[in-house]
Amino acid sequence: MSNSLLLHPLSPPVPPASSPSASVSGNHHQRILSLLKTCSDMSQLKQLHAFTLRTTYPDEPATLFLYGRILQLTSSFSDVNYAFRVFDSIQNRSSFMWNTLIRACAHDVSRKEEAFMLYLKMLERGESSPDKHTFPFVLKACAYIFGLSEGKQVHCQVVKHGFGGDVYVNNGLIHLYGSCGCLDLARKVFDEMPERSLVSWNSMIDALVRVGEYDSALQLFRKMQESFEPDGYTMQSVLSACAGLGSLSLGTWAHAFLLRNCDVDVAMNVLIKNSLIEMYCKCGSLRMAEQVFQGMQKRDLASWNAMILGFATHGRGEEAMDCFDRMVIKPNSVTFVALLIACNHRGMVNKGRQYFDMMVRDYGIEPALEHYGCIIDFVAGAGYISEAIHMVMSMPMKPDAVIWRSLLDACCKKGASVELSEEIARRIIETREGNQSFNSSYSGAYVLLSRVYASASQWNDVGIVRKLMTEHGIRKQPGCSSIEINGVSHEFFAGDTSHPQTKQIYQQLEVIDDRLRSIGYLPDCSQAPLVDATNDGSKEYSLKLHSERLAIAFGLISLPPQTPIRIFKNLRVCSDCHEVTKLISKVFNTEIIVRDRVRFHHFKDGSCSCSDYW
DNA sequence: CTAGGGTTAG
Repeated sequence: MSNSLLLHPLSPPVPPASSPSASVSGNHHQRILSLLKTCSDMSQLKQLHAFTLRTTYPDEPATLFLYGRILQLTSSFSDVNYAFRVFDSIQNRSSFMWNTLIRACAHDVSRKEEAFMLYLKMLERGESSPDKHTFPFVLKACAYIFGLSEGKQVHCQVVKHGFGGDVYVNNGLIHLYGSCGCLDLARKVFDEMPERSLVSWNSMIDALVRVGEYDSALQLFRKMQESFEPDGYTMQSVLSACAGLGSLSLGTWAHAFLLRNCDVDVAMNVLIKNSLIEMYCKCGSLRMAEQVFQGMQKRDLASWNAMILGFATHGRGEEAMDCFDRMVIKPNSVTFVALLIACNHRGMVNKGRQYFDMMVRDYGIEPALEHYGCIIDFVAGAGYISEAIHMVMSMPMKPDAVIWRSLLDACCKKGASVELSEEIARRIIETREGNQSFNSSYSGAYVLLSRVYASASQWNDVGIVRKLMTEHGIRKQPGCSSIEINGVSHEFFAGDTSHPQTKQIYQQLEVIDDRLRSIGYLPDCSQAPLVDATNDGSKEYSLKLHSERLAIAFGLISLPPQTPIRIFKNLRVCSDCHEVTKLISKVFNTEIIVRDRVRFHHFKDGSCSCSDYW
């Protein structure tokens, strides 16, 4: 078939008035159809659209079919505006056309809501009813906007229209419920679907990983292997689960599994390598993370960001910055979050300010809440509290609880006035209004405030805060540290005596303190007053019995000498902890890596629940 | 007569 039509779009005018016979018309449509197949951009498509308009009868089924194709092509060229114009010009739109447009919207970042609106319009108009292709597209759009209530409506329609057994539709439902954090609904769909594909398993495993059910995710992964070979998507989730558990042995196992059981394509995949880097960083093995990173022939932005963040969170600020300097692609806002974290962990206030300015000036990146959060945290932490407050006030967006808490934290440490601390605590508590999601910053505010009162000897106020916590049902989130020994994770809370080897652990703690004293370091943390600021009957333990120290002590007695000790904390690693850790590591000539585990859950209203930004 | 599902870091 020649391409001449495209070069001379106006040359063969066939007026509709010439009443083509059925067979001629069939040929004509066939011809346009084959020309459409050769279309490679919008301008060619527009010519063919114009030609179709001029040379065909609009109501013929064959013509409608052509418009369907045109609509589909328009969408594939991502010109959704034009797709809408084509769509609006057609009278009797088929399900195919509705589906195609809904899909185009679902794929367009700025039109996710429109996809759902279109679906409603489709039901309302009734010119064609939804079919099994409609629902996966709508569900995808719902998942993207975390539209749980919309998704539930669609779920009802699915059942009503009799597509409750369709694999694609059910996969869409699992994905939707998973994205919205509704694990039980996702699970229900998964358990009840009559037939499962690889995607069903992957979506379900992904849903578990998203809510932090890492153990269950890995269990499901093993179960899956009875019927399917894992692919790249599966392994991505598996690696996230290992990272979430912070288990280096599981992570290493997953890496080996990947090399042994997945085809080269999957194992070589940049995305998988990025997951490996992230997993090794989160499991405390920077060495392996670097090895994977070095071995990559191709690196994308995520690879660089993962590596920089790895250095940053391990307190290796200089290497993070070196890595940034070697970066050959344009950094994004995540890169700068990583750099700011690197500066924060090393107390490099001025360097941090430089990066902040560089981001805005040289790269034109708008600072987000997270960037302000980082910089305010360390400006305040370095004692420049009024400057930090000024930054909070001049931020273009509303500060969240995490930012206020950084300020309160600094006030607490730097001995700011009780009035100022009270004011800031009030702001934190205000952010809770209308926000149901749990955020440890709220409980943190109460705990910090009670500490402010305690250090000012305002014991009455300490009592008031404690009472408030009870009244508001706020529980202090206990600090918890874990260490993995021979593939088993041991967890410790502050003052914990439940471990079978408690006696040896506490003896080891004495040894640690003796050694520290012998080098002239009197751990002032052990002299911190016991403040009972909790409302659940538990004691507020002095730093001496903090969970990470118990975990380190256990590590020292369980591991061969000089083996790196990797500790995980559920809350953010604080600078005090770094200080003590550094000393212990020096005295015992052992590398101690303390990593914080962060869980992020994003909600539709833009809030997030997490212990902190890092 | 057409088509469809599952990833990006803090």
